[in-house]
Amino acid sequence: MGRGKIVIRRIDNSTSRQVTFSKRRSGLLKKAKELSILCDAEVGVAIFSSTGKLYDYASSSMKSVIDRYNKTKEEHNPLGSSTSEIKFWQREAAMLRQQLQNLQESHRQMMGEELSGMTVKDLHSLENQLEVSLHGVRAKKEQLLMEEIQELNRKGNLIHQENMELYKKVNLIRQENMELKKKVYGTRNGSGTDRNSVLTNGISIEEDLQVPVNLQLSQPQQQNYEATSGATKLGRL
Amino acid sequence: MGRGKIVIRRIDNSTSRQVTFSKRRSGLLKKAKELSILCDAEVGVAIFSSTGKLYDYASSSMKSVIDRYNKTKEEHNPLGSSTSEIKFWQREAAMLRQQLQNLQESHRQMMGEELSGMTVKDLHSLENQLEVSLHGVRAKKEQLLMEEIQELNRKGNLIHQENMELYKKVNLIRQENMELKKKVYGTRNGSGTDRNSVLTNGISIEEDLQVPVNLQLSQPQQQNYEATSGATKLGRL
DNA sequence: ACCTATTCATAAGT
DNA sequence: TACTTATGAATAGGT
Repeated sequence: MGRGKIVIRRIDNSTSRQVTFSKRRSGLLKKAKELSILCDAEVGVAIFSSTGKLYDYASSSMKSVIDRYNKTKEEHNPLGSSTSEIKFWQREAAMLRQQLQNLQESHRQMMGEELSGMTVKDLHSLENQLEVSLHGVRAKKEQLLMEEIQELNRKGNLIHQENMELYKKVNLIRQENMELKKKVYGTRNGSGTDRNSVLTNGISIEEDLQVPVNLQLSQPQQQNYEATSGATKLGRL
Repeated sequence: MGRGKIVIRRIDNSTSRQVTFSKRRSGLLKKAKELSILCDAEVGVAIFSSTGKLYDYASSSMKSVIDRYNKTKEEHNPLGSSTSEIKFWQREAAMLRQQLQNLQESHRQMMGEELSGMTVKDLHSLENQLEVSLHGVRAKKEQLLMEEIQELNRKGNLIHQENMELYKKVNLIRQENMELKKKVYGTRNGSGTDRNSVLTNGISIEEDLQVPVNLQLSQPQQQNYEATSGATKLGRL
């Protein structure tokens, strides 16, 4: 009941899992409340999110529901509570241990270990699974690399633009400089110090300014992980 | 969501209250189950009908849900059952659950799911691992297939040899038969019955004995999983 | 239990 | 997180 049909299966994407959790949680609690009111039933609901947060609803009170639940259940087996508690946790641990072992076995198989005892058919489906996984992983990796490349290209473009600006400024200053020189030397006004170096903060920009700005930017296609080196510096600036 | 809108208020009519209870109860339990699966949450629901009957659902177990609820709600546990033994098993279970979660995560990654959040480096080593696994699995599968083929060939050879023996025997009998015929018909000794059919247990082996034994045996290479059919039978024997 | 018209819940997108 | 909207689900009322 949404924009599309969904399969009831753990939602992989963490964000949408969270969103769905929030929506369905409130839906469930609402329905629980409606049921209790419409049908005069005592209802209790407890939900723990995957992060451990508790959400609950009880038509009367949770304590009442739990007590009634225990009373109803233990009418059938009169177990000493402390003993049953220990037994519960022991069973819990055993079950978890079993799950762990099962998972470990299949994990080892996916790691290509412990393949003896498997039939050709098992091996074949495992092979298929591995191929699917491999494709998925490669796709994801490529996607990440692409993103990285695009980011670098973006930065490269910024630097290129900056360089162009600087180049323009340098040219302007150089021209200004030429004008001044003409005035100074053209009128033979020898004031002693070299005015040029003062104007340019002690750095001569006369040389190397013909170096062209040739920052090359690659399309997001292949291995230009670094902006083409060496083009970033502009003459001596 | 029905033929008409209804107000959320106790349904007076006992029958329709019961019907609605039945419908909405199963709806609620279904939704609870879906929530737990979709969002990886621990969910517990307990419903007491107005007649006192209990209906419940828990993604893990009701006991687990109730315990967790109590633990979360009231850190001041009024239970005298905080025995060290219980705590030991609780810790044990918690540890196992943690291990299980860790393993589940890496297992999901190996299945090509839940790849978001992984770095390129992680993805790369995962890719390598999958490739190694794939090779291992393929090698194992091929090995099994080879063994199967060899076994089939062994059996084929046995059958072939058996056939050869039978062929020789048949030829001997045939020769013996010829000799007898010569004696019988050559001396015109008409003893009434056909001696031939008696000697061969009522079956004539005169016909079709020229059919060559041509069981073909393949080297352990390809698809001769069955001994070449039709050559196994030798005439009518 | 089954059948629909109808309302509701919600998946996906913003 | 909250809102919107198209769509699938739940279900009220009836048989």
